[in-house]
Amino acid sequence: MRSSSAVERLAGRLSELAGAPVELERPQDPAHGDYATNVALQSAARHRRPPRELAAELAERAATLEEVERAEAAGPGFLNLWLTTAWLGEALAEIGPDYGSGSAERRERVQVEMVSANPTGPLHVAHGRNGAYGDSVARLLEYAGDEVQREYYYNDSGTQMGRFRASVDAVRRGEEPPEDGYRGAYITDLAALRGDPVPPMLAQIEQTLERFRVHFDSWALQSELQQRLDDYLPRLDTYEKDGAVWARSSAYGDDDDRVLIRSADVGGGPTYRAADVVYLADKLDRGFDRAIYVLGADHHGTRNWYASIARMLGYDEQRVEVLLYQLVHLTRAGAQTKISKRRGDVVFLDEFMDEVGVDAARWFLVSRGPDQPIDIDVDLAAERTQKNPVYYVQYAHARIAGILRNAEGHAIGGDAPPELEREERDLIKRLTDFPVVAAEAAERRAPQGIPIYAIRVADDFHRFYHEHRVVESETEAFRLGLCRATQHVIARCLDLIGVEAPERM
RNA sequence: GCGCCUGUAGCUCAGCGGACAGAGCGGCGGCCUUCUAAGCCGCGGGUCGGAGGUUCGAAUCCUCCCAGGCGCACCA
Repeated sequence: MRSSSAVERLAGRLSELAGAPVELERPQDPAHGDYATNVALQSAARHRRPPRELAAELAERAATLEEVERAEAAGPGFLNLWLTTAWLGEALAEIGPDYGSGSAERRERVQVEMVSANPTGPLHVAHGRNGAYGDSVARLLEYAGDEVQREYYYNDSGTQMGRFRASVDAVRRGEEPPEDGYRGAYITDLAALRGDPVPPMLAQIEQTLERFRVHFDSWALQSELQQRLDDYLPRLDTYEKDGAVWARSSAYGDDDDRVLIRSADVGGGPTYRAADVVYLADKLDRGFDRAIYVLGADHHGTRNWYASIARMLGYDEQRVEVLLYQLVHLTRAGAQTKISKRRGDVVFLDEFMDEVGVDAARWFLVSRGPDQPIDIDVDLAAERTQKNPVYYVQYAHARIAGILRNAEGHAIGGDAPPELEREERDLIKRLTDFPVVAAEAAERRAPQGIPIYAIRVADDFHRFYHEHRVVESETEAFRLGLCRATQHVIARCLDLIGVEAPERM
């Protein structure tokens, strides 16, 4: 059972009056009220009446609600509302640490598979984007009420892995890595160890991810999944051609048919696509309602592939969701640096964190929409550390922590005074937006909405702080409550994107 | 050639059906004997790539065109 926020309850009451679902929005222009709705515009056609007339009627009825101070029809047919300070006080009072959680319509068991880089080298910044994005989506879903498992999928037996091992072996023999192999300082480091270089490489990757605050619950291995292909072949639509076994995926929505088992003349054996089939079925059979894949845009071609095998295997394709994010382009001192693990000159995620810090790294990689490519001039990113908005938001949190320290032992959370200051009203209204912001970010898989909103909150708080004293003011208890509520919301925003909320700066 | 994504202020990007299009950075000018100046206030800046269409209403939806990125393996 989910609890509704004050804004939702208000919208519900207005919906009854209007006889249609009311969505409240926050107008940009303060002259348009605290909240506004366009129901009259929406339903005018259905009622075959002028929207302004409907809005005027609704305004009259809305004015009778006790929480509404004033209601008026405006513009082409908007309904503008001003709320009482008592209502704002109540809305503020319900803001706790978990404000806005549990918004999911129906709670699901969700698996988010992300990063999934094969252990041929250290993670680079593009993997960081995958992790920052995927993990933030996972956090948003958890906050909304879903049960989320984070999984990492990798291969330790494919062609690339062979080249990786051969490169390490070559260095161990004192030779150069093969032409198509991997090189760099990390290869030399691995060559100094004994045995298979894959486990230590994987351990290093996990360590990097933990530092990046992305924690995995489970790890899936391609070679294990491949072995179970025979169990699934009967459920698939396949045929033989040129000595290979093909999936008839084009009949299920993919652009082409795909090879599942190679022909003998190229060595035979299952392809990675064979593992895809087993893995997808395995995920859904493990009891997840939904399997989310987080992939770089260079893998967009696999979207139709996954959908087609879901269909072929008889699963509801809605349960499979592929999230794509555009690539990260790195520049150094203005010149484009091509990301390639096989060269030694790339910027690794660890280096990136060294240069800009974990908080700024996560903030930066998640604050652009996934469809937007990210350009990072690494030198500039390091320089700009002080200017990064993440510090602006963290500073607001630390400032509040300071105020609350100064007010230790004082009463927190008194009733709202009869007249609120403009900055107080603005801040409270901003805070009451949070449940909608968090819910939309989760539904749209769009975590970038969180940092943007957090900047707005910090904005409103800094302005309030600048204009009004908290400690030893006439409304101290109320203002302390306002500060604490703001701190809760900022801390939650930062947590949802994996950034720390410092007590001091 | 086909597919996916992008084109919004000098730069980096929000906004993705509503009332005059926003922020950060950069530029200029103010504000600290009071809870952290990593802060606040003010000034400038845009034919929302182009053309049609749908709608009471479009940066937002549809079509076409132009420009850029990324894909189109018996590699993962």
